Amino acid sequence: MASFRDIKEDILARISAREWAPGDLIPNEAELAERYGSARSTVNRALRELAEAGLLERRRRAGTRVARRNWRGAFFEIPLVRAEVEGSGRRYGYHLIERREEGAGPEAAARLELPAGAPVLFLRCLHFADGLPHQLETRWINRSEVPGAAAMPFEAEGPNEWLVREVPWSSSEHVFSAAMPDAEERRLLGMEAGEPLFVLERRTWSATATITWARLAHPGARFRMVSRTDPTG
Amino acid sequence: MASFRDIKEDILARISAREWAPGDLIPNEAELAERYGSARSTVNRALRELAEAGLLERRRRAGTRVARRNWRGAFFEIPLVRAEVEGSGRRYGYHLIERREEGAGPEAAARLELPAGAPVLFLRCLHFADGLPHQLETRWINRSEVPGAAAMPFEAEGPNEWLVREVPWSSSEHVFSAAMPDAEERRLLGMEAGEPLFVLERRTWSATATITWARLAHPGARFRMVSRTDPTG
DNA sequence: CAGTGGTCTAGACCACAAT
DNA sequence: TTGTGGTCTAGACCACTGA
Repeated sequence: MASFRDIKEDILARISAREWAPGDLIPNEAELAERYGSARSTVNRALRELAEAGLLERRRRAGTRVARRNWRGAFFEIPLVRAEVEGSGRRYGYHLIERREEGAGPEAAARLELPAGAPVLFLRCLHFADGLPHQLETRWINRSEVPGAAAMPFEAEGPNEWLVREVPWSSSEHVFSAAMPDAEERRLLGMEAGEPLFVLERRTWSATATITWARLAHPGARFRMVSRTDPTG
Repeated sequence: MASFRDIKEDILARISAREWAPGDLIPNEAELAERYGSARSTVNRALRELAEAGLLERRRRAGTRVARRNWRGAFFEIPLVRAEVEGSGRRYGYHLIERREEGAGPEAAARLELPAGAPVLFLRCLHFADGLPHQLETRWINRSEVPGAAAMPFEAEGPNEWLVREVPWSSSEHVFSAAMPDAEERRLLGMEAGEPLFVLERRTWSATATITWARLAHPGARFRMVSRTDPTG
């Protein structure tokens, strides 16, 4: 007899292992109940909670699918620049500044919690809103954990979008802060003298290792991050 | 027969109406099931979801109480400066700078979504960590919605702590941004020239009206806001 | 129309913690 | 010890929606 926690864990494991990939239909409740030797209501609770956490999408008659975007909550959608920009009715643009496959230097090693010299991918890119610089992204990706990244040029599409779509993650950390830009950041983002940066640093882990670290810097005069909550909903 | 949604709604209404106040014990599941004419498992689901949303606190044998702090999620604990400062092992300090009961001017009216001239309470205070200025709080409170605030001096305790403890709210909005301090802010917060502010604006609503608007400004060189998430938990 | 998830029930057993 | 919540079950009916 499996508890709803066991069932959640097992389903998560299958999603992590890509046995069930994003977009895939998974077995229906009755089928799973039989497999796990549990009542359908127990399976229902497990699936319902995973769906609330954003990992599954459920529709009557259509069945249950692994979600294509596996984050949750208004807060964590923000890092998807394209959606944020287009959602506010502006035109999105993207430009790759730099791409290097290298061994981790001291900073990358610390950020990714890897030994120095471990294979990483360094990326720097700009995101635009209506042609104006909107976000400067600086990122390291753990190549051991995300082998597919080596084949990606990231010239037409940003790494964030690709990672969100292709790489399942299990936990994340966000650090928000304000800072002053250095000369290069000011130039790249087209900022006035004396204008501050709004900085979001995001780190993402799989079940076993750090996947990526990113620093997303916005011109303070042009950027506000909004979050609404209704805890009673 | 009441559905689990009906039961949630009814319990929320009683909490809003202060029929069940923060800290109060509410009837047990069996009793509620009888009142609502539902099965205990239906009541259980309603109470469980309210507890997950942070509105109730449940313990075996001890029963179910209305939570004293009714927000949820790591993000929204941050505005409680005292907890943040003391949680990091530093000494917390508080100082009231200004307190005015007045009619809403244009800014207060806009922030609180009230007609100009409506009764409001304006507050400005400083929060310290280990003796250093840590947060400058600027706040308006809707006196019609929070009549108890008129009797509070807010000289020993900040309005945030008092509000969180005394006033139930049903939804909130947070806006994060980076900005440069004006001369007075720089002086009050003891900031270096050229140092940016990390700004959090928080608005809170009851079921019927805006309760309060606050601007919480931190010296950027000393402040980072961290949030960790495990959507699979 | 029929297959899927959404919810409810009545009952059961168990885990925990206050007493 | 005992009252409370936590979970599970087997079965039922219903609401949606895709074929």
